[in-house]
Amino acid sequence: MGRKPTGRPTSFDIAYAAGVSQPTVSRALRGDRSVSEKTREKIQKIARELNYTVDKNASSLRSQRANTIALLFFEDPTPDESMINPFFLAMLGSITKATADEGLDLLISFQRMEDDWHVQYQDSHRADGLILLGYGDYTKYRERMAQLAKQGTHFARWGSVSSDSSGVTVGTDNVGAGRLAGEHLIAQGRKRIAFLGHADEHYPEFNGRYLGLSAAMRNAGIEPDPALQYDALTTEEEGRAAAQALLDSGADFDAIFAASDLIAIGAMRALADAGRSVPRDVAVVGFDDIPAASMTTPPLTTVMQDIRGAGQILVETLLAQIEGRDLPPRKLPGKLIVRGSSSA
Amino acid sequence: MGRKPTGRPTSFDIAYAAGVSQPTVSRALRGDRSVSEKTREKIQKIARELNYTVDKNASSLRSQRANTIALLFFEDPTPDESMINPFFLAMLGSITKATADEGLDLLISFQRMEDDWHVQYQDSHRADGLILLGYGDYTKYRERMAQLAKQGTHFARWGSVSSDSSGVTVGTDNVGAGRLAGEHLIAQGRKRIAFLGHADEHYPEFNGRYLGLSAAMRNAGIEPDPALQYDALTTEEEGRAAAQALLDSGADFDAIFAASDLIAIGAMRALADAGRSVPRDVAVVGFDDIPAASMTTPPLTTVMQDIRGAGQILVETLLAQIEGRDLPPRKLPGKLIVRGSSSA
DNA sequence: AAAACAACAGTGAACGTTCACATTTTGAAA
DNA sequence: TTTCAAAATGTGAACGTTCACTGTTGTTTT
Repeated sequence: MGRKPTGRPTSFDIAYAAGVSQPTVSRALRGDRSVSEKTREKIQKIARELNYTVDKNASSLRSQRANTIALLFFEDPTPDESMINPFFLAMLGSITKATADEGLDLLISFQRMEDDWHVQYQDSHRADGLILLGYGDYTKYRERMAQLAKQGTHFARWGSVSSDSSGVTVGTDNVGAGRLAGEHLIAQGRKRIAFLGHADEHYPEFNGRYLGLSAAMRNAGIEPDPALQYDALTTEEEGRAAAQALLDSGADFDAIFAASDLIAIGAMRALADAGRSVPRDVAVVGFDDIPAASMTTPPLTTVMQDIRGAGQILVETLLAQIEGRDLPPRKLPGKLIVRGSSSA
Repeated sequence: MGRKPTGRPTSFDIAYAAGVSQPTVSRALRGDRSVSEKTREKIQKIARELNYTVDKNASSLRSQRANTIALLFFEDPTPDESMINPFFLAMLGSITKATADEGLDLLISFQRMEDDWHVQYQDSHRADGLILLGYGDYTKYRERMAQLAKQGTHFARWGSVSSDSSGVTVGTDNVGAGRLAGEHLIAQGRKRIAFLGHADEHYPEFNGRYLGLSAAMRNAGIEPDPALQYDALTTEEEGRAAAQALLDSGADFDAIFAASDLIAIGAMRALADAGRSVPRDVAVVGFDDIPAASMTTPPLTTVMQDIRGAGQILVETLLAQIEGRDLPPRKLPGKLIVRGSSSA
């Protein structure tokens, strides 16, 4: 009698059909232990028959838990909306999987640094927490991070793991990974190794990779030459320009370690244009292992980041934080993938 | 006096501070015309000061409108979660932009065909509508589509635009695009053009491209040779295998039109391994213009789909449908991008 | 000056859950 | 039986909006 004849069924309809009270339906479907096995089964059966689904909005409103995470990409230099950093796209896949495994929904959004992103999501209860992905000038982020943390926003960030940043960060062990690349090149007999990518503290990830390379070189008794380092952001174009500058300088070099695969691919192009053979004249190692890395000629040797692990740990970390138990920052090891660009 | 001293502010807090009733706050912030300019400004100012944001869950619950769209990827053969079809990833970027422009949130999810995806999103009021992206065997989708449409779910699909499918579909004009590729190859003097990719009606997009190629050939007085068509799904591996099979058959051919760039890239690899020069011995044209297409050696000639337009039109179409006014299916033109793989 | 009408703001309820608490039922111990 | 705690269910309210009305102004019309 109390049932509405039209529209989606609500928990009241299920309750009526099952002959129980409405909150019991809610309890049963949530798996609350205080509902007897028998009635739970009856309720579940009826719910299935009537095609009932819990209304997400009502549920979130009452419980103050959206069971949703927002993934915010932001790149400082965004030339084209559709040209997203391929590495982050791979991360997207892994984060999606991780959230799905936890029964969470995933909202995604691309942001410019200037936007009031924090307001849009957590403040409006759209999401319980944020995952931040972004390259770019780190100093710009820091203030925002601190602000977010103070405001009580839950977030986890992918990037350089250092103690000075607020909030929890998950990232690759860039120094260790850089060392891997350096050791590999040295093992190939290379001694004059150039580094393409920003190496200052504004870009701590790249900086870490540079430090790792330098450490490996010193360890082998080679003093890194600062003249062989050229700035580049992670685009093919900048990689090409940096390599061109390196070539134009007339400096002597027999290897390039690029801070990212896109830079490496651009550099290989410049090398080819200049008639330098890869890997005979110049060995090239990249970073990220994006899909295109295996498709270049020769295929690019690179350091693979643990993307699958990254997504999982980011979600884990964020979830822990939401539930009030903070996990420590985590560093993931890189893995060297040797292909044709660095060895014969 | 009625204010809670703690927690996020609600519209009641704003109302109290502004000396108006709570619904007036709601109206003012929504831009309802029946609020005077003066009070609207006062309310907006106070809201800004108190850092107030409308609670998305309460809003959606009451208005029965989530202002959210769910983007569902699903690929039939999903070898690895992180290996998403690059073309769809590009689409993701454009759809994200389009939804953001409309003030909508975007939920994303990867699905297997078997899942009850429709239930998860629209039924639970998480999203107002769905956008479906997926290659794979079309026949499997059809039943689901029909079911969705009957059930009143709003959705727009990217794919082959044909009259027999239920729901609104947006897609590239595959026949026209295939003709472009064919005409280009013929203009290069090629006569024995192979097609790599499924060409039957289970894969209507690929089929359209094949039909376009055939039409262009016949138009030039060349009869297409069915022996030069080899099945392949859109992966590098299948492309390689198909090209290998073609080579092994001993058939005479001087060009390949691949149904996707991934297939083309795999085919180029097989050609290189077999010592055939591209483009001298065999001209290759792909489809999609994924980022890797410009990074191969030689760079791949391909047909670019209008990704930016696609995202916008998908969102537009879906939105129209949600608002009750159905838009017709749309076909977008492809654009030939000539690179080194097809001309000297 | 009365009537009519906008323009604006207020009132009460409703959206469909989950929560805290009260109440009933159950089964075993006394 | 009676007693009592544990298990199971019911009750009423609350989450923070938006909706449909009702009421109050101030402005125009005749």
